Amino acid sequence: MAVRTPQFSHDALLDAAEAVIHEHGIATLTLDAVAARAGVSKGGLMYHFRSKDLLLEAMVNRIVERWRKDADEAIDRLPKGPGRVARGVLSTCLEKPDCGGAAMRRSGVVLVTALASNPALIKPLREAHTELLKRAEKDGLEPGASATVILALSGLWFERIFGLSEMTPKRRQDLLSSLRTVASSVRTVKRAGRATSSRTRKS
Amino acid sequence: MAVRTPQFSHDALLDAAEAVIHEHGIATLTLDAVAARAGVSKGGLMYHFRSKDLLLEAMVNRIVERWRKDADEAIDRLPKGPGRVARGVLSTCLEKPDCGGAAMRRSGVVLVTALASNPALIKPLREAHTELLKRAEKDGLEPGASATVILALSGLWFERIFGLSEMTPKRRQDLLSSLRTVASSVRTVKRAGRATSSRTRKS
DNA sequence: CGAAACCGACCGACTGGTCGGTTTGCTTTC
DNA sequence: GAAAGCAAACCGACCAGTCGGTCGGTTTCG
Repeated sequence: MAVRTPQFSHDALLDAAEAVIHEHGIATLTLDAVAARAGVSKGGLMYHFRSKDLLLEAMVNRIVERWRKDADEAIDRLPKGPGRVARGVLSTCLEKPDCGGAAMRRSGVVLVTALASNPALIKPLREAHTELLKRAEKDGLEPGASATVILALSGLWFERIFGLSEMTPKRRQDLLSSLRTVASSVRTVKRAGRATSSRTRKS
Repeated sequence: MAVRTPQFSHDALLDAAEAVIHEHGIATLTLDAVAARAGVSKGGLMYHFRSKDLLLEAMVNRIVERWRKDADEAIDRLPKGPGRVARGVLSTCLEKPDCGGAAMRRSGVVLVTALASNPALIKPLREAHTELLKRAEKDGLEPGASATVILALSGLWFERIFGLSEMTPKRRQDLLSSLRTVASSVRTVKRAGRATSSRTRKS
């Protein structure tokens, strides 16, 4: 059937598109540029993606899917219990030494850039984000605590993407300890509509 | 000197540019579109902004400047004391009923969109953000606490811009109480490289 | 040989920027 | 006080280049 394995080409073309965006910005993302970068002709590119929009859509979907998978795995790796979601996301975004490394930043830049140029592409990201928030909500922490952690990490993610601030070891450490505190504010008894928190400190 | 009062002020033209971006996306931001929206000819537009890049730059600068001013005023309005910065930002971004209203979202969308299309425009935003973080750092809270609040609110800001999630009254309330807790974790004695926190609860 | 995979010249639409010209209203001159 | 002068403000047809997409053909594998 497949004369040349289409899947390989498919991914390679998306890689090329990401590279172009990452290196020169969305303004230079032309079909010619992607084709050249992938070492293929424009016709070859168009054979796999019938339009630029479809190319962008596939690129965004791939990034979101990878990101969602990473987060899920990090959460599943943790033992069950209150704050599991928050700590899982925390581990993917702040604890691993390489996290927020070149690859993550790159995909973030590409994603945001693509979204800005075509807002309709937001759908998969919205779904992933909503799902994560929903999962975090019933994770046994103080109401709002999981959301705080997730939002702060989202903020950090965007900060990296846009290059808004540097990440020094001290800053990372401070943030980490602050967020860990929040991520361990276990929900206790609810009284008069406001729960009180008991904070467990990790070693 | 000025013989004729400019019929089209810079502000009006920038408003038009923002409107075009907000309503139809950056892809449709052509000089012709801006001119038409402002009720001016292309030549008239070009007379005020000699290139599209300069137009975008002015637009971004104006947005960042307004945002910075809002934040500063909110902080200054608060009594001095630990956590003032965090609480000030909190009040601009989450407490006011209209905050995150149409105007804020609009400017955010425009800003992000413009930045994605021309990363060099990031500079003023980076400076404002860095300045805010620096100010927050020495605000008398636990290390990382101010940053957590600011990052979470940044995350919220981006969430709104991209339309990633709804803001229900309950969610707002939960977030608010969680962030207020963090914003009141006053720094106490530092021990063995890790400070302990004393949290004061507001009425 | 047949179909999938790929090629690249070409087209039409669009866009940023130019430029010669026109309008407008203040100032100067008589 | 009005005619002339002048420069800021504005106009819009036009140009040169770009880009998404097409299409008839060629190559490659099974």
